[in-house]
Amino acid sequence: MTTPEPTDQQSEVSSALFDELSWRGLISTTTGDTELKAAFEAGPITFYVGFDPTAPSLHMGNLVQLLTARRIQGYGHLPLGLVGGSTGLIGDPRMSGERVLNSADTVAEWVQRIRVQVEKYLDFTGENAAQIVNNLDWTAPMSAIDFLRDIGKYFRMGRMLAKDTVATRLKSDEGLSFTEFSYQILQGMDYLELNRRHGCTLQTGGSDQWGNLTSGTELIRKVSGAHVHALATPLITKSDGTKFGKTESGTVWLDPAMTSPYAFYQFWINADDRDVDHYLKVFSFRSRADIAALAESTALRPQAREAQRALASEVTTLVHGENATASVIAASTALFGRGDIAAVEGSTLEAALAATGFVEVTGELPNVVQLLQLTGLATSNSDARRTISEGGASINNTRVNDPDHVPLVGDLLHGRWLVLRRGKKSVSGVKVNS
RNA sequence: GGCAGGUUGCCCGAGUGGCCAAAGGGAGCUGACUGUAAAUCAGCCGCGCAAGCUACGGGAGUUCGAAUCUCUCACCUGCCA
Repeated sequence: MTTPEPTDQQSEVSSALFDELSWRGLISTTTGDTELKAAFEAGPITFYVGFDPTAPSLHMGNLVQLLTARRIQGYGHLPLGLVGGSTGLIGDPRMSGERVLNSADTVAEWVQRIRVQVEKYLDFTGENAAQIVNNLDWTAPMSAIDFLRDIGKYFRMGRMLAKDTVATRLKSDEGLSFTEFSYQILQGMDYLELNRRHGCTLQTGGSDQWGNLTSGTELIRKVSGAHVHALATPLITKSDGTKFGKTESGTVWLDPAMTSPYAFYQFWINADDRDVDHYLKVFSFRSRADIAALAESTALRPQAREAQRALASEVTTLVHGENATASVIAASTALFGRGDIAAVEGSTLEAALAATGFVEVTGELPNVVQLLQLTGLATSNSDARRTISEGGASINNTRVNDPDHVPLVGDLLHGRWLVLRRGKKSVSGVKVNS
């Protein structure tokens, strides 16, 4: 007895959506490309993507998922945005070690904040309007006995222990708590529940979630015999080998209170030439032709950095809106333009420094060392002096070599501003009130 | 419960009485070169203007002097029960 080969017709199924996701580099693994293509083409399907409240805001990795969901919705499919009110209380096991549990209140607050963020990226109008669901709704009412009898019985220890993260953690010094070990069951249960309630037949997520994605497809198959799908997107990588979505100051968040739109824009504008084409595919909605043209520009005129500008502008607009983007671009031009900083208009300068952050000073002007500390550009006196001796400090784009230097009233731009800089990229303002 | 080993700066990791603010690597910072890119090269990389101060899991000792020796507490790992 042989496994039936897919018929010619099946293997020839083509799907514009699948092709686009594939071209954008958004497909790492699926439960079956042919089956997924067929599902995409057979008519609108309901799919889900989940976000656990493990922080007060979503980040770049989550943005990939949100935009992927948006793309799929763009082809007529119906997205369910899941916020993990219950899974966030447990925490999925990470390679790096056991998580510290957050309080129920904290998680509840984060659920709210993340829900609002998720809502921004999906379309809640029309035939295939998105919906938001919270897994706490079906997990909280369930008793431990029901959980163990109705769900737990379908999970085999061998399979559970074989999951990559679980296996790694078991071998680690730290081990793995039963709490985190159980996570995969919870996520599997979510898929089952959404399949029952909403007819959901696809779950998307990052490739690091693959084990959790398949735990759902397997559970559904065992319970109902239905074949549902899972799609994992690859981890976004950087050419220099460092982690994507981080800067020196930490994670880049979507919440403007946690990562300012200015810092967000700067994150993208600084993208490596080697990565920018990939980022455009993943994070922008530009056409193939547009992206090809930008790639050509990077190849021919790298110093113009057109691709980086297009990328930064589009993604910042997507996340923070047009107004914020316009002011952030103006600020960047003012601070990084080749022109004389003194020639920058007062209102533009003020907006630019509002974007980078500034401190207010009243009375006598402090010296450079103190200013560097006040603005947070230096962490200590020693650090500030070191920076100055290395030639890294400047006021109004003029290098300062004397740590005791005190700016004169005449140095103030528009009568009240100083532009303090450490190195090339760290800028902060000083507003002097007389 | 017993025995053995371990806990060093942001991370990894050397150091077993003074030459240790602590090798080396990574990360990070600054400069040069540039395009707010990458690569490369150079310098820096606890606090303090400095004298000096604080630091090698916590505490208590020995010593002129301790990251290094002793005791004790905590935690981690391995073997035995």
